[in-house]
Amino acid sequence: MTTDPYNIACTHGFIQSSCSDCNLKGLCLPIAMDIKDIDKVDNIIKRSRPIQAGEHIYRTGDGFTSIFAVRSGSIKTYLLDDDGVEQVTGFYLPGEILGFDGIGTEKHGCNVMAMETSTVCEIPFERIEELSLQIPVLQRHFFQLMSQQIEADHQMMLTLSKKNAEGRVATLLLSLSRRFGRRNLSPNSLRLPMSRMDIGNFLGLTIETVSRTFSRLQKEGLIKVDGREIHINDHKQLQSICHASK
Amino acid sequence: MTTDPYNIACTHGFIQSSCSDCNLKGLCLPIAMDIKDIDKVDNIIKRSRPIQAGEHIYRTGDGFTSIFAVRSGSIKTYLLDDDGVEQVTGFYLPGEILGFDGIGTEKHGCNVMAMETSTVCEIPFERIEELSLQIPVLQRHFFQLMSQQIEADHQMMLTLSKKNAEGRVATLLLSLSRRFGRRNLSPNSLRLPMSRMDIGNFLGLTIETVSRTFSRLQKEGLIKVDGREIHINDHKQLQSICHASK
DNA sequence: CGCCCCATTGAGACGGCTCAACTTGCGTGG
DNA sequence: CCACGCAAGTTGAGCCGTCTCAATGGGGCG
Repeated sequence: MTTDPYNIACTHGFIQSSCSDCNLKGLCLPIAMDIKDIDKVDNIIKRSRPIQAGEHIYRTGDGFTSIFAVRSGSIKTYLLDDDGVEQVTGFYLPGEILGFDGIGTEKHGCNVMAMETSTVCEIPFERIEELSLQIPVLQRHFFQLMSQQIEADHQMMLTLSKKNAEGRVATLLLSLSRRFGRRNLSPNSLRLPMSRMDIGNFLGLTIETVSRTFSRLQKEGLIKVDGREIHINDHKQLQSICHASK
Repeated sequence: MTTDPYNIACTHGFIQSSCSDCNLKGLCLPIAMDIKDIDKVDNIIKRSRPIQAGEHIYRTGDGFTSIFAVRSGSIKTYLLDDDGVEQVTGFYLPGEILGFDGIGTEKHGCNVMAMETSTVCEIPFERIEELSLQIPVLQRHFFQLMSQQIEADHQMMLTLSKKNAEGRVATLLLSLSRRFGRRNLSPNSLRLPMSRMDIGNFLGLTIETVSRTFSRLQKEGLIKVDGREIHINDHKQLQSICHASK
């Protein structure tokens, strides 16, 4: 994709022309990978034009060909069941990788939508499989990424099954805080990329309950809420109400 | 492990000495795999002595070395959070593969316990990684297995987040029914391998609610319950109450 | 300005939880 | 052989947290 104008014309600050220049490579590529292998990966990656808020990257049933790394913005994945009920299954921030659904069936198993203007790196999976045969550390890396997804999903099952509204909201806030921190952003001041609707859907709560919970946490002084701007005043206490208790 | 007596002395009907003789190979190995490759896999697999009900195969924090295929019996996986609260994250039946947690961290991320006397095939993961470099169809297979695990976990998130007690129980029953059917057992008459406690824990319900729900489904004629013996009278109606609705 | 969407807050309803009593099946020991 | 204890499951009564429904507030945009 060296002819892709977005690789050359850097229309905004986030666009990078190669993985080795990308400040997110520590998040989405193996640390131990040497430069010429990074270049091999780099050569198969397609960098997208910006995706607008509300636009889909793929939908359930689309043929599976690629996985995606978030370069900028934020992405949600969600299921739609037969009755049209939506379940948000994950939020993805820059440096995080999504799209591991659908390898088994060759069809994607969920919908992927940008929550704000975003850019992604498209990584054709067949090419990754070929490369993985030559670069053991890359094969290992993708096994690890999928394993981490599985562990995160299991934690989410615990959250949905055993925690009350406060615990669920606090767990999400701390997860976002940690992931912001990993990108060298403040872990205490963050702007939620998702609506109350998406938060509630993800956490198995109504928007009213999410809103009331934010208000209560604010009244207790643990956080400061201003729309989507959240300031975390007391990480420890937030941690302590993450425990399971319905 | 050709010196393992359990490979030779077949103490009960389920023990098989090789993958190519195993009637579950259609479930845990790729269909398209040729015989000499199956033998290569076969050579790295360690077949265990029977594991008793309540015995652990591994626990959270144990070093990750292997994944496991269930050969007979039934297995549950569960998380323990800091307060000792348990979350059952999955039930595994013969032909199913578990243990994909912990590849990322090199430490297992959950606990694995036999729910009844069981046997498993231990598959050293580093050997699988080596073999996968030589046998592309095997690499693909393990990506597929992990992808399927992720999709199943996302369905579970929908179940926990959006369904009421009836929907959760019905969803579990139909999942078990389908998996029994895949092994050429009756999809209508099944013996639950797990206690009401485990069912409730998995589904985010108390045992009382599980019990009441079974009773209600029986009263409505959809199923017949006798302890752990379940007969499904009406698959279609059971399907129709699986929809999301809290 | 007026419209719409998102978020907040309140009042009442309801599903599942808690607590408690009782049943059943099973193994143990007298 | 029966008595007993124990674990697992069932059923009932009342409570509580979250949902539902409804009204209100605020910000962005034509």
